[in-house]
Amino acid sequence: MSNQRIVSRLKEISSKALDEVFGHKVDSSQLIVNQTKKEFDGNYTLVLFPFAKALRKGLPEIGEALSNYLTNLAEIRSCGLVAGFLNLEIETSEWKKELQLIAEDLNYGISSASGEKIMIEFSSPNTNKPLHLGHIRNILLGNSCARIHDALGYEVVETQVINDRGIAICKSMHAWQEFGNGETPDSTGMKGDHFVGKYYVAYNDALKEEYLKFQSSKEGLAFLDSKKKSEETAETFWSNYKNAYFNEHSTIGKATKEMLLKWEAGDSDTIALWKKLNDWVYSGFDKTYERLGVNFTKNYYESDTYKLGKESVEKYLKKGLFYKEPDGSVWIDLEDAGMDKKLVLRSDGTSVYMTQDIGTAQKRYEEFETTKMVYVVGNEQNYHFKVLFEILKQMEEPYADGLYHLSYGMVELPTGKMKSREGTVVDADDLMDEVIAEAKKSALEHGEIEGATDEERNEIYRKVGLAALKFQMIRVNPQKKMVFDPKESVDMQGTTGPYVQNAFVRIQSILRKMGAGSLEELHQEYELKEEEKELIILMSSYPDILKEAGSNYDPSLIASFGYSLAKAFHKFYHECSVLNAESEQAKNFRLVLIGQVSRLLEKSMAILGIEMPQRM
RNA sequence: GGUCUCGUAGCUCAACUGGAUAGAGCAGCUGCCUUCUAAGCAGCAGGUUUCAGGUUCGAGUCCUGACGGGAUCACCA
Repeated sequence: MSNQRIVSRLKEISSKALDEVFGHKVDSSQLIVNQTKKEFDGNYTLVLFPFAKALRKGLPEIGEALSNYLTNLAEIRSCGLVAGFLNLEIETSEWKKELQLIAEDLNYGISSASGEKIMIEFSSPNTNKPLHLGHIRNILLGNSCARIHDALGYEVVETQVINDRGIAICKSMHAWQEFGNGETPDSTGMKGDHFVGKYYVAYNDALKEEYLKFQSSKEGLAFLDSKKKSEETAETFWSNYKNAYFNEHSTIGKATKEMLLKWEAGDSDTIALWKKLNDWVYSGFDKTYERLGVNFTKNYYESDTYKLGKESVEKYLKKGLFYKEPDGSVWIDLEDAGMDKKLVLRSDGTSVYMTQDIGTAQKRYEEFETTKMVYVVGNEQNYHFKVLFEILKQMEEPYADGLYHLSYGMVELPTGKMKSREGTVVDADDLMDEVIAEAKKSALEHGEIEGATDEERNEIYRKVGLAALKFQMIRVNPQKKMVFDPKESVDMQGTTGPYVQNAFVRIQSILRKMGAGSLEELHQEYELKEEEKELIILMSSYPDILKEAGSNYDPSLIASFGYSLAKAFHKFYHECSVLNAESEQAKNFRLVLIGQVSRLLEKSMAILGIEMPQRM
């Protein structure tokens, strides 16, 4: 965590000091300045070890000479040398100046528009079932990255590819047709995506039943005898044979595949049925997205994009980038780039996933001219994207250098992975209901919201509950797999969203009573407390943190910032009274200070899609 | 098996990209509400950073190897 202005100033003067005292020229960017550890005096620390060798002098000698030089500067109050660390204490007036700069900058942390465009793809659900916990991580990461890049001056295009075609949705369609008796989301009062998901489950139950029946039938037993390897048990054979059964024996499977063929042929009844179910699903997704607070600039539908890319492959086949096998399939050899050979067109000339992704990337660039494209997709597809990006690079696409796979780890439960077969999938809507209900319970225990209307109360429960959920999801480094404990997600204490909100709410309570502080009177005589300096140090690191979060595509850094700032505030709150401050100067300073703290808490959490209540 | 990835307190996560005695939260124990919201603060306890080597002033972080988890290696999406 570093402070842009003060740290770069410290590096600059240290570099100058080294030059003037020792005639040693070092670029200021080479210097290491860290925040001083709590157990030592000082605010920032210059690391001296690298100079011992370069100057062929002892660390004490270097330290003392630099101390003498630096202490004479207006910004530095004192220097302390511990081993190879030179601890610098910054002059009070500098802290006030820093606070003033933050307060006066209406766009603090925000970069002006660069004209650069970035596209972020996230969520990208299948339409056969509702969204679950895994989607929530994806969506929150994608949305946060979009907000981060907004703040960094990019024009952001948010998009999702909706997987609306294929065998999966046909399963739901078939099941609804067979067992639905014409019922609808309206007639059952169900949310559309859950309604369609119900039929997907029903389909799989029916298939399973059929499979079990086959296994015990004469035909099935004879089949088992003829195919089973001697070392296999019947159980493992059937479990491995599942997919092949679906493709080769199942009557329900056959009907479903026929449905898919009809869909591909454009059969009007099938298309109508398909549209009906998908529309139900979209109305359900819309509600979930709205509740999560996310929007998309543009949706791509796989039914429109699944044929893209073929022409490109054929074009680059002629150019020799791809090659054709005798059976007619088309491949690319990436062995020089450390990867395998990869199929891009089947022998029957149809395209595969990779082909479609190539085409979709090109189409997006044609439509939006985004030079950066981020794909928020789970890490199980790391290799796929490595290959995709390499192909696009070899095709010399203009955006090839701006491709990024924001690969995130799977979400697991304390009991292990979520498995739909075992019914352990955590549904997105249910989870939101749960955290909001828990926020309500918690508010009834500790909340101070007397006098609020029912509507206001519900808004508070919603904000607090969703804050708990969102913070819990985002605070973990995206790259890592995470364990999500539903019990912890409804926790409102410690490293949580509500903890951060509580800091904000406490500030609002003070500001309601006392009004804002005066910037003009900020520079009156007043010696800052450590807790106050700490808040300013943290706030001054915000622009750098935003940039780092952007360049690393890592929103967890923002969550971490918000928590640190809230924690520092809670400590300040305990140590320093605003209402009963020891002097008018102290009171005014604190009012200005907490005004900025509250502003940054709100802004940083807004980037994560977390809203702040006025009371809780 | 090949490739990639991860391994930090009982649990969930940090560690400013190589800097000081590895930090938080939860769970456990102890204090603090007549005072700006106790969804808070302070404290106790909890660690050979999986293991073994190496690189250097300095390694949780970089390199090599082992062990252990996960992912991926389809003319599936």
